[in-house]
Amino acid sequence: MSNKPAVTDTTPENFIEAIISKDLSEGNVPKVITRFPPEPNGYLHIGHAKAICLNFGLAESFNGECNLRFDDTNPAKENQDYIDAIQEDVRWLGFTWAGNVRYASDYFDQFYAWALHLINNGDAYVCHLSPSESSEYRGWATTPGKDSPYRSRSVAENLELIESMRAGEFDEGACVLRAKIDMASSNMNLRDPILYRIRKEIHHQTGDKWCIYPSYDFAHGQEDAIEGVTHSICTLEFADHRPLYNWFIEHLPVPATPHQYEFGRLHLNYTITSKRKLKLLVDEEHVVGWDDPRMPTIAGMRRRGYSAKALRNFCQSLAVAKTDGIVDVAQLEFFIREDLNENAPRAMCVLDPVKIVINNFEQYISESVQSMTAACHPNNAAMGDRTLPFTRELYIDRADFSEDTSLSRKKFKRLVMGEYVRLRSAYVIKAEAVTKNSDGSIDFISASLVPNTVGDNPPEGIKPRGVIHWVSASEGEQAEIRLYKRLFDHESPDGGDGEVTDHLTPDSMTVLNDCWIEPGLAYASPETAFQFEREGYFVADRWEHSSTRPVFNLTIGLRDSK
RNA sequence: UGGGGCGUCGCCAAGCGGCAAGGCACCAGGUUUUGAUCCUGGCAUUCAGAGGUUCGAAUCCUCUCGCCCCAGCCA
Repeated sequence: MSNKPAVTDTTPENFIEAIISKDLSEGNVPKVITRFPPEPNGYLHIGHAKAICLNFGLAESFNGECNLRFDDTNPAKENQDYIDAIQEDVRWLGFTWAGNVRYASDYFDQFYAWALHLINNGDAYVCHLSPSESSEYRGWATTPGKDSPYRSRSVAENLELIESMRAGEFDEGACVLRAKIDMASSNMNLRDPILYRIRKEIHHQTGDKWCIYPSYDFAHGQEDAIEGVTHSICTLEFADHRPLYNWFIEHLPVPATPHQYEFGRLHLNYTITSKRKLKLLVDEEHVVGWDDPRMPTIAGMRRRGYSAKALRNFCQSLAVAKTDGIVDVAQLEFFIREDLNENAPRAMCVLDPVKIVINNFEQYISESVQSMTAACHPNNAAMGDRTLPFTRELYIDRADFSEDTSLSRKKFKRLVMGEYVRLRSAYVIKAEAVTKNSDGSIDFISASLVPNTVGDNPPEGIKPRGVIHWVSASEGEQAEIRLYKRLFDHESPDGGDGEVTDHLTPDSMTVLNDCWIEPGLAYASPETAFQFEREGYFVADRWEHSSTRPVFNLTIGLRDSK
């Protein structure tokens, strides 16, 4: 019965929720209808995730509906692949739009009829000023514009001209349809804005039906009105367009009166959220496609191993306000780790293997393999156990062994020559000797196990320095691991001088081919997340992982307080 | 210097005249067969600045300073 959002947390109502609550309680709107209106000219990114969560979330909280509508008014930049990808991203994030997918292009006939309506009322005219002339006539912020010489054309002439435009009788750029508002307005958007321009393009939805296309301003508010959208939420840069949005609603016989509200878009440091620049990275092959795990696209983050839940939690943590701040990417990473820590089963993987041979193996273990039992999650028994084969030859990470006996126990909690370390979920071992290759590198380490230390503390006097992970050399499997660093090494790659490509991290991706994973992991389904203990969270690659060629992507490392 | 928007801890942010929430980050301890998790504690006498109104101001008024957006036939 209550109009209050069904939020369970104590997050205070944001200004948009306050407006909606008021509209509902005062009976201004019977039901809340919002919309997420992407242009299909690129993939959705983290900034869109915020908008999606906001619009769909508001609809959910207030028992309303949210439409997915493609704002496809510029066929030159749009295509079907983007439409498909966007729908998949929205669904994956966990949202369901009301009814069918909508398109601005569904309403092109109506828009044209409304253009004629404006012409008939003397509120619009066909203008033959060239783009550069048009720019001159528009004036500058502190200087008013001048009326176009075509501003006084008769209704009849305008009617004839717009029909010629529609019929394809003019070249692109030859003329446009403009609203007759005020060339001296202090709001540049009101200086006779363009309603229709000529674009001889095949439209992905309407084919060759049209060669004139409505501008954003002439389309958006009317789309909202047609769909009965009550609260049209967009980002701050559109605030200057609101008077124009309202002008159309007032001057046209639209079926409803939607209202536009603006909030501050998301900015993340070390990240770019510009579709144009993201497209550049793809086109110039700085990354491998829109869903490259380094991309801040929803598809990229998905492939990186971020869960939809984590992304939603992050978006919910963001303020819906009019301030334009830059969120620390650490805040995003917190929610990624929080989710993975709780839900990712633990496993072991050796990224940089060095062999270790247990010399006294036969002395204590009769079979060639001893099955160890390890919990899938240290704090959640419900996740069950897994079996780890312990064999005479194992791999540990090169970085987990040192011959330097002077290393302090506090600084190096790993295996040191002549000392003890715990093999996770298995024995305590002691490093006895190293055998080296001709180049000085370690060929293998000889070690001995301390009996009766599985699940038990070693005898008095034996103090393992720490716990390290391992994989059976004979039973484990080889895997490819892709390590990632942030794509940009600059806090604001998009700000200041230079190109975003100047700030690309040189080695943002490292492919490791000789990694060893515990058996079973190869059979994980693509997109399954794990915590490789002591290393970080990894995900089986959505496209390239298979049991015959396991491929895991680093999602994010563990917090490291070393 | 036209118009629009905004300035509260390193970052995000609540607060709307009654005496500065919360999250991230960071620091210090504790637990731990992951240098993870978890737990405990610390972290703005001050709200861009200056005046003013008031018993009382981050909240009201005035002025000043700073940042963002607008001159696409992009959205």
